[in-house]
Parts: sequence; structure tokens; C-alpha cells
Amino acid sequence: MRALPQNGSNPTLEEVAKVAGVSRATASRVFTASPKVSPKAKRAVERAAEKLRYVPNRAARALVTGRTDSIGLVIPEPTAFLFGDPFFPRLVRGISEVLSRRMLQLVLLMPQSAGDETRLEGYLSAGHVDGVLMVSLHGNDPLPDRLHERGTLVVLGGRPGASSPVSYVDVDNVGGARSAVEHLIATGRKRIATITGPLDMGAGVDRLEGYRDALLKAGLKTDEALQQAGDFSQERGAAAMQALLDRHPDLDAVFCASDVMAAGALETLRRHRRRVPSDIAVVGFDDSTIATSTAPTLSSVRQPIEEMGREMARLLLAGLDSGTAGGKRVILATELVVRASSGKGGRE
Amino acid sequence: MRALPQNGSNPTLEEVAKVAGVSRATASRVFTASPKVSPKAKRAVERAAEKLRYVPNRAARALVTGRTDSIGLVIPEPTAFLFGDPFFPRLVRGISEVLSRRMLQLVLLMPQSAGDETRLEGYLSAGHVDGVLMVSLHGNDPLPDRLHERGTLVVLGGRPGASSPVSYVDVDNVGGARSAVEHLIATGRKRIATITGPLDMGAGVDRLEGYRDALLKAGLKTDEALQQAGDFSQERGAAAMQALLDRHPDLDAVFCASDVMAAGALETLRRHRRRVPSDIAVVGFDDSTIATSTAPTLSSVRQPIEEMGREMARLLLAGLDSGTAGGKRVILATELVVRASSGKGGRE
DNA sequence: CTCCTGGCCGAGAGCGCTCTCTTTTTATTG
DNA sequence: CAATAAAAAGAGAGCGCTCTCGGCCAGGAG
Repeated sequence: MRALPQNGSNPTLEEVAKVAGVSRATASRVFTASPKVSPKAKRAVERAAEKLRYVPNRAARALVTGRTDSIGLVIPEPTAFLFGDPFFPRLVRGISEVLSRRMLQLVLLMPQSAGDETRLEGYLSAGHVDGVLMVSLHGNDPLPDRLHERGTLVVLGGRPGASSPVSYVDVDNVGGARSAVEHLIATGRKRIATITGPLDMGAGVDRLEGYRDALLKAGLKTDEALQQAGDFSQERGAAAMQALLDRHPDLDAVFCASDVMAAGALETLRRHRRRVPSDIAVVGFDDSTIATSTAPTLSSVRQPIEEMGREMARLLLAGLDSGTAGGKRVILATELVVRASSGKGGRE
Repeated sequence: MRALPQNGSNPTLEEVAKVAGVSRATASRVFTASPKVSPKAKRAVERAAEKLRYVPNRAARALVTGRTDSIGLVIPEPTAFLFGDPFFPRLVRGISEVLSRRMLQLVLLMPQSAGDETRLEGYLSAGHVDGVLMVSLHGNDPLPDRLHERGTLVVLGGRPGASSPVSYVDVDNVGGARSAVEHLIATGRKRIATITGPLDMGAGVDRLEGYRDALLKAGLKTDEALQQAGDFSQERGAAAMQALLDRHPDLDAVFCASDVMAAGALETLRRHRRRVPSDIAVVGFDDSTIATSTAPTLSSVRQPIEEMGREMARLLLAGLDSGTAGGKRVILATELVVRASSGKGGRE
């Protein structure tokens, strides 16, 4: 399988040097931004490069430097579909913004099975990428730690399960959930339930914690029966709402750990003729596109996804530059966006 | 306990060959799946490779073969946010599925500005990737044709504006829109409006064409005043619905070229106390996650996004294998999903 | 037995680049 | 103006791999 008929193979550094009237070494110095080149030579090389449409050959460069100038982005297949909607593109936008400034390329890896993940470890630690970004793993995925041990630089998006030496960036899930529930309390809600995310994920655990925090701080009880586990899907959201209503027909608010689940909950409430927000208030999480399309529109916790991407990339670059495999963590603030679903209403 | 490679650097083919007791050439033949290796030598090399955790160095291989074994995926920044929601991850899943079977890596490129796109041309035609996948361009983006001319293999997702020699895969936008409108007609709707997508995009044009097709076939008039241009955004969807109601207060159906715009339309209709579907039916396009979260749930046209990704990848691989830069086109069927927003209702 | 054929295998030449080391040029100073 | 330092440029050795060539050793034909 030959590549397409190369109409005139690409110019090499040698050719550029010849046109510029300098040695290959000098030409190379221009492209590696070495300071040891006279302005005159530099200009000559630059003009020759432009004339020939020269673009350095990454493979050759990688071979000698040992760096590939590319970063792996690992998004396990289930994750890609889990989150509030434009999660993936927004994250990539943030990452891409930072990486492209450094002329680093983004290699996307989407393992679709456990077998894929095994191959991934070999691939990623073989030096095909200079560093790895991974997002949101279920439970204690061993991959990040394993890569870290093998000397690969890794930055996670979303905190890992257990204590891990790997750097990560996360949004303030606890704080976001807390402020959502505090908002419900402040608007007079008394019996506040929650539909949680998967409890083997940091985001799931933390959002639950924020919910409990707020209740405790307000002196309200945190009845376990007011918590119903979900999995971020709409169906489970709807089912969870049903279960909560069965147990507590007198609920006046529910905090959902994702907008998609909140949409499911709204569906169930509609079926039961509960009016939102007058009978019961609903708040979601993610502030995804769904939040503005539900009826009523959904109050939600907004996360700075692009910024998370940027920060992940920055952390990785910092590690690359310093040669340290840091155990840094960055937590980004979230923000409550109040819409119709948690309007004053109330029954009082 | 330290891992096998003591100095941290990866094992080379040379080392594998030594352990296996063969020459580097023979070891190489094993990894390039050459038939000219005895079973015995092959086994020896494989065992040595496993023992040393050998992974071939892509850069070195690329340097000599001229192939990089990687494919560029170009998604212009505005596009990434345009479509029905899980568009991006679903597309990538399809692509990734096919490419990973061939051990090809996916390099993601998200140009954020016009300047980026210029650099992109140099990058992509410099042989850093073996082929390029691009999705959904506005108007007549010259990039695909330019790359094609320079001998780079390109496959588009979404048909290009004008007649272009570049291969592409698209969903049957015309057919999908037609079936949506036929459905509205079949359920007794008479005054059917449409909110179109951007008319400088294939998807926008084709969905409008499908709408007109259906009306003409049913002998209904295709009043220009029944068409209102949108841009796939919720705000414009809401505004377009408003404009349509102003001009035609007696509408009984509206076909929206995207679910997001349909959500905007529903919002406007709700404000006007128009009941959906009894007063007016609404159908969207994309069958995104939003479709099940609106109230009422939204009838929509489902597109096989994963399959589109797979087909794009297959087309590219076929081109790579055959060395032809084909002008192939593949159109994938769409499917109408009827939900509450276009239920019988009607006024008759 | 010799000659050939064909299957395997090893030797060795690079692919295009960076980087160290050496040489040449230029600037600086007494 | 020679002496010396500093700056710039060149020469050349690989990075790890693939692939062409030619060599070697079977086995079958003459």
C-alpha cells in the first residue's frame, strides 16, 4: 500500500540549505530556533523554505530528538457519551487551543473495549507520544498509574478514584452541588432529594457530597432514602425520580447530578402531574444544551469545560518542560445558573 | 521492582534480533508480516519481542517507508458545536473503530481560525498524515480541493458545496427531510412551514430541498413565506418560529432542519400558547439527545453518524490501498422517528 | 556429481533530521 | 596590527527502521 503518487516528493532540509547557500546544520538551526544563527543566514533560509514550501519532516525529527511533539488524548468509549452534551468538543477545543500554540499534535485514542486498553498501555508508554491526557475513568482504572510508573507523563481530567500520584484537573463538583442545593434551601425547599451519578466515579461521589454538605450545613437531615443512584442516563433518571416519589410523595425539590437525568426526572414528574417548579423544584448539573430545551428550562451547574481542557494541556506542558511528573491538582470553579425549574414557586 | 528496560529507553529491533538469535533484517520481516520468514525464526522473534516488551518505533518506520500510519481528522471549530449533540463522539467512534483495526492513529485537528486553516494545508500536504478526513464545511471551503490537487487523499463527511472531485460520505438529508414532511402531510397537516439550516451548507440546502419535494409531490404550494432561514442555533430557531407565526398565524406544522432549532421553536410556541401537537406539529432533524428531553418529545430524523464515520474511514483506506484518489460518494439512509410532537392531534 | 531453483537469511545502505565537535569568520582589545 | 575571544558555520555521526541485494543451503533435475 503505497501512498498516493507523490507529485514531486517533499523538499528536504538539504535542498533548502542549498538554495539558501548555507549548510544543512545552519538551516536546521533556523528551524529549531537556535540563537546561534546570523540574521542574514536566517533570512536566507526562511526565504528558501518559503520558496520550496518546505515543511520539516516530523518523523526524521522525532527519530533523532526522541520527542514526537504529539500528545495522546484518551477518552474511553463509554465516557464519551456520558456527559452533558457538547462536552467532548468543548474539551477538545480547550486542549487544542493550548497545544496548537506549541505546534503539538493531538492524537485521539478511544479504546472501545478492555482489550483496547491493554494495547493502549504498550502504545502510550512506547514513546509514541510525549504525554497523555485522559478523561474521566470509572472507578479505579489502573491505566493512569501504570503509565505513570512506566515514566509516561499523564494528566487526568476528573479526579481519580483513590489516592494517585497522577496530576489532575477537575471542576469543583462538591462546590457546584452544594451551591445548587443551597439555592434550593434558600428558596424555601424543605424536602430535597437527589439523583446521584455513578458512585464509582469522582464526579458522582463529589456531587453527592456537595448535596449532603449543604443539607448538613442547613441543619436538614440527610435521609438515605432521599438519595437514589443513577448512571447519568435519562432512563435511569426517570426511574430514579419514580422511586423517590414512591418513597417520599411529599418531596419539594430534587437535585440531579446531570442534566440528562434531570430531563428524565422532569418526564416522570410530568406524568405524575407534578408542576415544576411550583410543586417541586429541579436542578441539574452540567448546564448542557438540554438545559435550555426542557420545559420548564432547567437550572443547572455550569462547568468550565474549555478551561479544564486548557488547564490539562498546560499542566502537561509544564511537566514536559520541567521534566517532573508532578502530583499537581487544579480545581476549577463551577457556577449555578438559575432557570425556570427552580423558580420561587414553592408551596408556602 | 523495576521494569525490563533498565535505562528507561525502549528496546530496539536490534536488541530483539540479538535475543532471538537472528539478524535485524529477519526480525524486521516478522513485524512487517513478510512471508519470507521461517516459522521457527518467527516464533523466536515473537518471543523475544514479548520478553523485551518491544514496540516498533513509528518515527523510524515512517522515515523509511514514507508512510506515517496516521490519518488526520479535521473538524473546523464552528462545526464541532453545530450539530445535534453527540455528533462528535459518535463520528469519532465510527472512524476510530475502523482505523484501529488497521493500527492507524487518528490525529485530531481543530482549526480555530482562518489562519489555522492556512497552516493546515501545509501541514496536511507535507506528508505528516497518510490521508485526511474532514467534516462539514461551510460554503465552498477550498481546502479539500486544494489538498486533493496537491496529491493528498481526502474524504469528506457531508457533501461539498460545488462539484468537487473529492470523495464524500453523507446522510440522505433530502430523503430524511422528505419523509419528515410526508409524515406531516399524512397526518393531515396542510400549512407546513420550515426553519432551514444555513443555506451555504449542504445539509441546509438538502433538507430544504427534501421539504419542497414532499410538498410538491403532495400538490401543496411551496410558498417562500413558509420558509425561514436559521443557523442551527436555538435562538435563531425561536426567532424564526416567531417570524413564521407573524406571517402565517394559521400554520399547523413546522419542519425544523435541526433538533436544536426545533427546541427553540417549541419555546416560542409555548409562549404563544400554541399546543403541540394538537395546534401545530413539530419535527426536527438529527435525533439528538435533546429530542427526548423536550416537552412534548420531539419527532426527528435519525442519522447513522457512527456509520458515516466508519464509511469515511473505509473510503479513505480503500483509496490508500488502491492508490486512487476516487471521486466516490456514499449516501446513507436516514430514518424518521415519530414522537409526541407530531402526534395525530390535528384540528380536523 | 553438477547445476539450478527457490526459500531464508544477513549485510548494508540509506530515510531526513539534530546535535556535538571542529573549523572558520568576525569582533574586540592592548 | 597582532592576539584573543566570541560568534557563526560546517562536517559528520548517528537515531531505529525497511528494503534491496546477494549469499547460503536445501532439494530436485540433468
